Amino acid sequence: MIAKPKGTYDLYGEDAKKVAYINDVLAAICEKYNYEFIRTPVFEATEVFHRSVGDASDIVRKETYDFEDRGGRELTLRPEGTAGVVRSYIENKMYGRDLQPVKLYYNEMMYRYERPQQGRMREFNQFGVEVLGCDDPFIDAEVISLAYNIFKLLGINNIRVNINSLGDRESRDNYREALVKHFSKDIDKMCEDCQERLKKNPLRILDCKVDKDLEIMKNAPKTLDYLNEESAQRFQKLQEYLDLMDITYEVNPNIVRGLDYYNHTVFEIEMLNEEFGAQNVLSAGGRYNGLVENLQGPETPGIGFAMGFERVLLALEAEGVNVPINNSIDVFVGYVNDEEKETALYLVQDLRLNGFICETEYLGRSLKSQFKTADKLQSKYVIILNSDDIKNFEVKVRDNKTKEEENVKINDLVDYLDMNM
RNA sequence: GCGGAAUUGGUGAAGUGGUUAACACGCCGGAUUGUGGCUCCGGUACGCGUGGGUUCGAUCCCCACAUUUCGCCCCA
Repeated sequence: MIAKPKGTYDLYGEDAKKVAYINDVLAAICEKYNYEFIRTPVFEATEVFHRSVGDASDIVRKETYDFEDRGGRELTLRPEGTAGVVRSYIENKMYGRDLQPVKLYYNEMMYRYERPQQGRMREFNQFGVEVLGCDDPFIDAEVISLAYNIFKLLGINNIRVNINSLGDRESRDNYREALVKHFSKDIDKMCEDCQERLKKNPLRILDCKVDKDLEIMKNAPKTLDYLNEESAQRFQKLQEYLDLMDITYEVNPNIVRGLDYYNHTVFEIEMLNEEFGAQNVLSAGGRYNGLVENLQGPETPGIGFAMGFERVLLALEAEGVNVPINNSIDVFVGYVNDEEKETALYLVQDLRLNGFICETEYLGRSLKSQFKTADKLQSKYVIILNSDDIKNFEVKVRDNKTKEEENVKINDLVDYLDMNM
């Protein structure tokens, strides 16, 4: 048997219906916020992603699907949404539009070569938004509210919004320096990973799971203490705006995003269920002033977030949310002989074109089985075809709830069903 | 990339080094010769993840690999 590649999954059945529902919710809320749908290619020039994340960490080295096409081009399957969207923003000169800022959302499959575990796949579905061309914390608050309200709308309530500010480049560099200084003195008492992190990505030491209870960790410098005047004011403003919208959040100085391009606002929405597993961040994002320039565009501020479907599905499960899924049909058309079968074919087409969800028998089974099937489909009506009725241009319509049967002229059928539905 | 656990039919699963691999659900058919949902009866595993090995003989023992899963790392 040929199996699916490691870390991929087939979406079908109940989950497929849930995903369709989530898509509807996302599209609806984005419409209200007036964000515009954008789709970019599944693969981009490798440079797009490598440039955007910088050379930090293991990401570029071992977690992207890089390949060369037959023309010798270096390409990469998109591991995230932001870089491709920003590339498109630049290439299509969206910075020149008369309507600013540019507010975009995407909903695509992403690819990362990682060790799979629950809530983490190699091919996965991310939804995200990017706002380009606005530097006001006002928009930061809007973006966070959008992320927050998605979960509210979906009925996922057991969540926490964590926010933090990394400040501008100056603040960030000062902080980073202070952090390295602070940890350097006792780095040999810390875990191997942290010793490595000190060199590669010192901010990440803060969310180490091994050393989190060490004294040196608790009295580590806080990002917020290193914000310069301007950065601190922005962060203050952001909190005021969130308060105005009644969004509950927590200032968590340990929220540091992994990548260099983040500055000022960063945030995560995490699932609070104890049994949720290690991959509990449902949604994460931040401000990335400077990224557009990195990708050779004009100096443009940006902010965005992304949300993983796989985890949202798990969250819906954990929260016991009953996703509204319509599993019932309107009409089942049953028949036995060939003449009736032809009528059935005509009839279901007619009913479907008139807006009824309609099923019929495909496997030539007994009438008894067809009734069973109609029940399983939770059909509101069952039409039983009968040669004699057909000669009179009639069909027998049974209300599958009351079990009452009535003969109805075929020409009147649509009206009859409309009236009783 | 590192460590632990798991892998039996469409599903949930029991089980043993040796003839026909429990049980339940589901599915199909019949009792009910065109009216079901209850009941009863019958049917339903290219054979126990893949490949090797040990053995007279392995689904059950050993090894490797794959996949899943729980963590670590990383997290755009």
